[in-house]
This record gives sequence, structure tokens and C-alpha cells, in this order.
Amino acid sequence: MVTIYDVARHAGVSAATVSRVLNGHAKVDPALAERVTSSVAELGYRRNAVARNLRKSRTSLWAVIISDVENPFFTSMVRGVEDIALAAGYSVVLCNSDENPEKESNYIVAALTEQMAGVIISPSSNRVDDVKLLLDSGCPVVVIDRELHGLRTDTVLVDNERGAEQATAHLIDQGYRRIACIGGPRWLSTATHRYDGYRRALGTAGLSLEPSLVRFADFRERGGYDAMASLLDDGAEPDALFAANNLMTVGAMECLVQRDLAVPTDIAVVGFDTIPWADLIRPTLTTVSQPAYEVGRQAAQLLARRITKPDADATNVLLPTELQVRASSTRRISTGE
Amino acid sequence: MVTIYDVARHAGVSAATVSRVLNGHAKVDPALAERVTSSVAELGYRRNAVARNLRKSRTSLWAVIISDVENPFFTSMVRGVEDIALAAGYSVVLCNSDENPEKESNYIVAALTEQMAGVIISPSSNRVDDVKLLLDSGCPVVVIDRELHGLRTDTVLVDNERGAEQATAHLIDQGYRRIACIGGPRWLSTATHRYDGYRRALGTAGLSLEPSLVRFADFRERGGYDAMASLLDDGAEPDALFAANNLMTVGAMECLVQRDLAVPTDIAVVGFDTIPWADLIRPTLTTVSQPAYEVGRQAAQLLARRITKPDADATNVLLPTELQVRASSTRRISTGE
DNA sequence: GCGCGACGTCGTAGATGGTGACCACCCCGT
DNA sequence: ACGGGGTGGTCACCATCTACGACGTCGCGC
Repeated sequence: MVTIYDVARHAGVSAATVSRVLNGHAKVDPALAERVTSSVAELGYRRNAVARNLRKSRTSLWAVIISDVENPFFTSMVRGVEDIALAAGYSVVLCNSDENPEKESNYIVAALTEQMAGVIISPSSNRVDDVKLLLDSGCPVVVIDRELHGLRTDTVLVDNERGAEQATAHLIDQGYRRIACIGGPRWLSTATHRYDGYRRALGTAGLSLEPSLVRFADFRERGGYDAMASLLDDGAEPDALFAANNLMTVGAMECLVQRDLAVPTDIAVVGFDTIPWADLIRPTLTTVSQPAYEVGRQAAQLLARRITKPDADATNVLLPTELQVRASSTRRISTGE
Repeated sequence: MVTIYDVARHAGVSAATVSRVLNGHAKVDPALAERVTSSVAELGYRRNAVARNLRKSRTSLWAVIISDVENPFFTSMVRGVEDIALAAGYSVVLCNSDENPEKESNYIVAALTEQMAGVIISPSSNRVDDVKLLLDSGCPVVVIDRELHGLRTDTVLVDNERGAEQATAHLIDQGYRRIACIGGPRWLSTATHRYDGYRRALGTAGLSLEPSLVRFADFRERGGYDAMASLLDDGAEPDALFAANNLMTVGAMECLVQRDLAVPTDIAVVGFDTIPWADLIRPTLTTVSQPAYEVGRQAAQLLARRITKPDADATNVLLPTELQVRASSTRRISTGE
């Protein structure tokens, strides 16, 4: 392992001068600088980031703690973070909490002990302790996707309520009346807001909320499948479905396929969140698409700003969704007459 | 920031003793250990991983350098790595090279300067220099998914040739004769092996390889779309398609959908690699599924072994694929008679 | 019973690689 | 000749680990 001292000796200067050349902070005689750079090249010196981090008591790593790597929303989001982070000279460490508060907690402690420069997190629970720990330790944090009450942090959220309202209103508009809802875990703000949007749209249209048409699942494929099965088996007789995230939509669809129910003739479907290759699924799926990449970009920008200005006021960004109407929710063929 | 010295003072012992208690290496009087642990708890001490890493000149991070975060194969693979890594006390840093050799090179240098404990990489090119740099620096490396010639490293690969051969043979078996192939970048071993498998199956069946039925693209959705369009526009008149990865399969399918071609009646399709929710796509897609999670698991196990035994012989794991027959490749309806 | 030796536990101090404040020196200009 | 600006070296520091040494205790033997 070649150190800065080896370079200094080889170039006939002090280690401090090598450091200055490498960091470009102070002025160095061009002739010396030249000698240093050529020595660096000749010896194949790479500076030891760990030692540097220790001295500066801060690394150049960002931790991005997401709740599910296999959910396309998060991978797309991560791409957004990455592009900004790299441009700003940071590397991104992806941590997958798997919707497991304990794993999440471990990652947060790791982020602290590893002195990460900042954290972007989509909390897997509404427990505030962990994120509070980060804040109290002075670690810059941006919360994304899910709201966390009682904390003054930068956040980048999506207008879940409005997105869900539009989706439900669209179904009502298309003539559906018995609209079922498969909601997410009630402790997640995304889930409650989407449920609120669903209720609001019903209310606006003068429809009453029927508890038998509502199920709450876990934002996973399996949960969506089971919820759909339960809706069908319990005789709720829905003529449409609003599913509160992408994976549950897929699960519900799989249940419908298995039971030979036609979409949208037997049941119309609108899903929340982008589904990759939605165009290939038959029928094509109407979705409320989220600007995942943009969520990542904005979160990264907020984090970069927070690092340079730790005491700035908290910024809360709310991004709009977009209803993408496809075949799974087209107008109901009027039965009877 | 509370250091080991604060704990030592609070517990009335030396910092060395605190270190010993924390690491459990040497024997410490139980009474003292008790005082130390309670002081740790009382002061809320968390050890500084950066300083620790400097001292041990090695971190507890694994870099996983993949070529596309948005490809489900890699996310699933990462899950496999994660599960093993966490159990072994390592954290996983995910790096997305985006099939870009320059980005990849940067990540490799970062892995070295950050003193990562090991690297798992799916090389984005056949350039050997970067990985050689890691090896020469004594950094444990496991190469996955893609072969790299001239290097003695642990590898975990999938039997691409055999998988492709089975897929093509299956199409032949189903009565298709003009089987097109959309291959991947010719500098990637996965691509060449899959192409070899395609050719082998043709040869075995006594069919000749028709260059007009072959296209090479970039393993991306767009590339698959364009290649399919080109096959159709150039009058190659394929009656079936073998696409060499998941994203290109999706792209090709989208092209077929757009042109109102029926699958498998007009053209049968077999894709390589798992496609999430293949069941929802109409028709359901026949695929050669790869054991992505298992690739990750085995790679992680090899890496852990390599870290403890740096001089062990290189292990090369070859995992089998599995042909999953679905609707997109069912027997051709015999035309005419 | 006392002394010596051995073993075990704990503290001291140095090492890890890099940074940057501070200081010294040199040269030039006035 | 003196002062100032610019350039480069010295050294303390970051937090932790660990080799080595010292000290205390216990046991055994005389």
C-alpha cells in the first residue's frame, strides 16, 4: 500500500505539499506540483479515503434506505438520486430495509457509525425514534415517499390523496358504482392518504363508503392477491377495483386471471404507481403514475443543500401524480336496456 | 460525539479495556466489563467505524457493481447477496454502472480507496484492466453473470448456452422453422453464449443459420424494439423469435403489439431471463428463467470464503436455467391442409 | 510464613493515513 | 535593511486497535 509519505519522499517534498496538490486548496509551485503528480502516477498512489474520512469526520457516502429493492418505484427513484449524487461527488449506498423496522434501525445505526454524509429514507414504519436519532446526531436527512409526523425534516412526497381521488373519480365517471379498494398498511401515510382520496371521491360523487368493499393489505403482491380473493369470496360483488400500489395491483390481477374474470367487463381495475411494461399486460392497465425518478432527483438536491446549509428551514416538496388511462378502466358497457 | 475515551473515563478504566470489552478479543474482569457496558449504554456511545476501519485497514462493506439497477435480474440477485452479507456481518453497497465502462471504472477505484472488504461485479465490458486492478490490490473479487477471460477469479455464471439451446429447440419442437434471434452485445459472454446456444439448436435440428434472421442489440428495451422492427421491415419473415434477455423481449413484444401481430399465431416468442409478472402479460411469456437470487447467494458465499482464505483456488460455479413454457410459444397451428 | 515465580489482566504508547493550522523561511520590492 | 507575501514543512489531531510491558495476585515450595 503506497501512502502519501511514499509519494512525498519520491517527489522530494513533504506530505503536506502532496496533500495540497491533491486537494488543490492552497497554492503550490507549479514545478513542485508537476513533480508530485508524476510521482503519484509513477507509484500508482490512490489516496486512502478511510483516513481522509477519519480526519474530516465525514465520508462522501449517501445512504439511501428504501423499503423494497424489488419495487420498480424505488429503483427508479434511486436512479434519480444517483445522477445528482455522482455529479455532486458523492457515492450512493443502497440499503434495503424490506419493510422491516428492525433492519431499518440497523441501517440507520450503520449510517451513523460509518459517518455517512447524509441519508435519504423511505420509512418502513411510523416510528419516529430512528429518524430522530439521525437528526439529533446532526446527520442530514431527507424523508421521501412517506410522511413522518412530528419531525422537521426535508421531505419529498407525492400527492397521494389527489392521485387516489382522481383514480376513483375516473372509475365513477366511467359508470362504475361498486368500487372496491385494496389499501396499504394503515400506519403508512401513503396508504392512509390514498384511502382518504378514495373516500373523498366517493363522497364527492354522493356514493357511500361500503366497508365490505374495503380491504387493507401489505403493499405486496401476495397481499393484493389475498385481498382480491377475499373481496370476491365474501360476496362484496365489486364492479371495479382501486388498488393502492403497483405490487398489490399485480396480485389482484393475478387473482382475477385465475378466476377467469374479465377486465374491465367483469371488474375494472385502476392501480396506483407505475407498473413496468403496463402496455404488455392485457388488458393494458390504467395507473396513477408517480414521478419516481423525479422524487429521487429532488430528494438528492435537498440533501445536497442540507449538507451545505444544515440550519436552513425544512423544505417540503409535494409532486403531482398523473392518471394514465388505459384499457382496464374503460367505460362500462351499459347492461340491460 | 462521544468517543472511547469518554467511555473509559466514565467507567474508570483505560480506552484499551473498553476496546477489549467491545471486541471481546481478550479476557476482561467481568466487573470491569459490566462497568464498561453500562457506561456505553449511559453515554449512548457508538463506536466510530471510520477510525476502526483505518486501524484495521479494511471496512465491513461489500461493493456490488451491477450493470443495470432497473433490470429485475440484478435486483433479485442483490437480494441474494444481501441476505448472506448481513448474516456475515457485512453491509452491501450497491453501485450501478449502467453498462458504462467508465462509470464502472470509477466505482472500482472508489471500492479501492474506500477499502471495501470485497467486490461482486457483473462486468459491463470485456475489459480486464479494471478487475485486474482489484485483484492486484489484493481486493477479494467475485465475478458474476459475465465471463472475463484471462483472470483467475471466483465466478458464478449461468449456463447461458444450454438455456438458449433449450429455448430454441423448444421452438423447433413446436413446429417453428424461421426462428429469429435478437442477441445481446457481442462483447458480453452472456450474449455470445446465448447466441451459440441458438446456433447449436439450429444445427442439431438440421436447420441452417440464416443471417437475415439475426440481429444484435444492447440488452435494453429500446434495442429489442428496434431489432424486432428491423426484422419485420427487412422482410426476413420470421415465424418465431428468441430474444436474448428480458428487457429486449419486452421491447420486441411492444413492437409486435404495436403492429397488431398475434403471438404466437403470427410469431412465437421465447425470452431469456425472468420477467416479473410474466403471467399477466397476454399471451403469457415462455422464458428461460435464471436463478437470480441463487446467483447472488452463491457469489456472496464465495466472497465470504475468499475474504477468509485469500489464496484458495478459484471456484467457478455454473448454475442451470429452467425453461418455463407458457402460451407465447405453443404449437403452431398447422397451416394449409 | 515468607519469598519467588508464573500467570493473567490492565494500562501505556505507538501506529494507522491524511489534513490543515501554524510557523518559518525565502525572495523581492521599496 | 526591513517588511510582506507567498510557499512549503512541522506537528497535532481524528478514534481506534494492539503489542508490549508492568503490576498484582495466587500458589507452591522451602
